[in-house]
Amino acid sequence: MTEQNTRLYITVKEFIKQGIEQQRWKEHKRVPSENELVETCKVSRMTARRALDELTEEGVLYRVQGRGTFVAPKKLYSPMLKIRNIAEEIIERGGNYSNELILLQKEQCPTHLLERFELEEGDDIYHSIMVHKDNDKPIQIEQRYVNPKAAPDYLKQDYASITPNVYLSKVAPLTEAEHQIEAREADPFMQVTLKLQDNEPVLCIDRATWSNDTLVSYSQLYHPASRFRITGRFKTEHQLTEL
Amino acid sequence: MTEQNTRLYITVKEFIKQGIEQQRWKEHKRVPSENELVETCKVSRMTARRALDELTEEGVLYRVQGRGTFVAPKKLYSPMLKIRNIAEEIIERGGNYSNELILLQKEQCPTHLLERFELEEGDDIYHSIMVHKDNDKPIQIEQRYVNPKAAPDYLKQDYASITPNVYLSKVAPLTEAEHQIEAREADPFMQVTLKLQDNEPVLCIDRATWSNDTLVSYSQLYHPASRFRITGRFKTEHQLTEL
DNA sequence: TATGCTAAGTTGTATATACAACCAAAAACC
DNA sequence: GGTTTTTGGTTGTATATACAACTTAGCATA
Repeated sequence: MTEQNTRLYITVKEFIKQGIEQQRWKEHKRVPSENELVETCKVSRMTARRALDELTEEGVLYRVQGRGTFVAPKKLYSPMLKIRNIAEEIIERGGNYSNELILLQKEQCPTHLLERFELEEGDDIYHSIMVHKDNDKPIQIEQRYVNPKAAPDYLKQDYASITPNVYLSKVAPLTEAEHQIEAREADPFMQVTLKLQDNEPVLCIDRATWSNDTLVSYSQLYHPASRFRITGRFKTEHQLTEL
Repeated sequence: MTEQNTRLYITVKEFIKQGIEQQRWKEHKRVPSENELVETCKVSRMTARRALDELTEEGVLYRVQGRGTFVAPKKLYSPMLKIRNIAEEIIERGGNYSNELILLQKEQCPTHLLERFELEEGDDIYHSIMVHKDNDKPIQIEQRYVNPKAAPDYLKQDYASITPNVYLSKVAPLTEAEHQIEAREADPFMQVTLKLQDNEPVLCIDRATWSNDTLVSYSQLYHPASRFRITGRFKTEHQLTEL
């Protein structure tokens, strides 16, 4: 059979991923072999194989010739691009997520961003500022400029229920991200909003995200420096810049 | 024919990569199609396809259905891991690099690192502390623990002429790196060494590097927080951790 | 001239088959 | 009992074939 619309290898991938999700196959345990998948999923071996291969490439599985295919231990690092959502993160660790929308509007693109967004003087851009909280304690200020071409309905979303991150990754799946991380002096707004101690700096992440070579969003995330850490497996070139 | 020892798809990959290297196919130009490779390389289409697929996955090529397979533009972000060398960086921007070696010795591995390095209580490890300077102004404290198995001659190097980074990347090319970035309070040693202002925090990078699954080095890099920024294109999952 | 259609070429998905390489456990052997 | 061999199962490589989906350019038609 040749039915492209379904894309059988994706179906098989989903089948495996679900099984792992539901703990049917646990870490380091064997998942069905290629031949078993041929039987249960009614596909050819090459199709089953492709599914297992891609999941291996994605770090979900690992394979040992002569023995089988196994569930990889919890991905500490995933080769996929995934920017974690702060709401998810808070919920995952048992917190109580909420947010406060401070600004959400269309405005003229600031001059220093014109070039990055490939816009002309006077062009509009979306701008939002919100504060993310855990148990009503502010933990992140998020200022964000969004490309109207990439996310035309950005202003119409209900950000009480979803974060900008979630919406944006839906309409424009990220393919690239660029970050700058630095510690900065806090301005009075941050000091009040994040309830900083005297002289406590903020840990600032500048993040630009692309979707297929168009800049989707430029955001600045501020955290109380004394309370946060950024962790990651950076498989990339990075560089230290003197200010 | 079934000859595993040669692995035809690798031959085809090499063929394509060489052609790109030798500028036979330039950026955004078409490389041979699957069917053309079948002819010129005398392989089946699936084998040619696998070669092109893997090179696409590696970022060397990109494919457009219905049009062809093309040479990807010069990797702005390299899929390879490259950790920039601070000496190079300083020289590049016209500075005057020097360093001061504070400690270089063999010692018993600290208990909190035993597990990471897969060592037993009492096993030896190499330990170095140095200060990197630009125009005699200290800009980075580097504390480093090095796996003796991965870099047995670590203690014998002359670190006036090369940095640990350069030596290590020569003997054990990195394949992975994990980082933690945070702002910390400075201890008295850092305060004096980095000539910090009162209450100025340090921007700290914890970095672990692997070479083919063996942990080569665990290092901590400290910078004056008010003067430095970390930049990168992070194609990865990263995560914010509350302390 | 402008529009729509066709044909050729390309990548994408899927199947069926064959043998190589490797592993682990069972069987055969001494 | 301990060692070697066999056997079955698994992943890895390679081929041949078929059709789907898409792009482009050229041709036919209105």
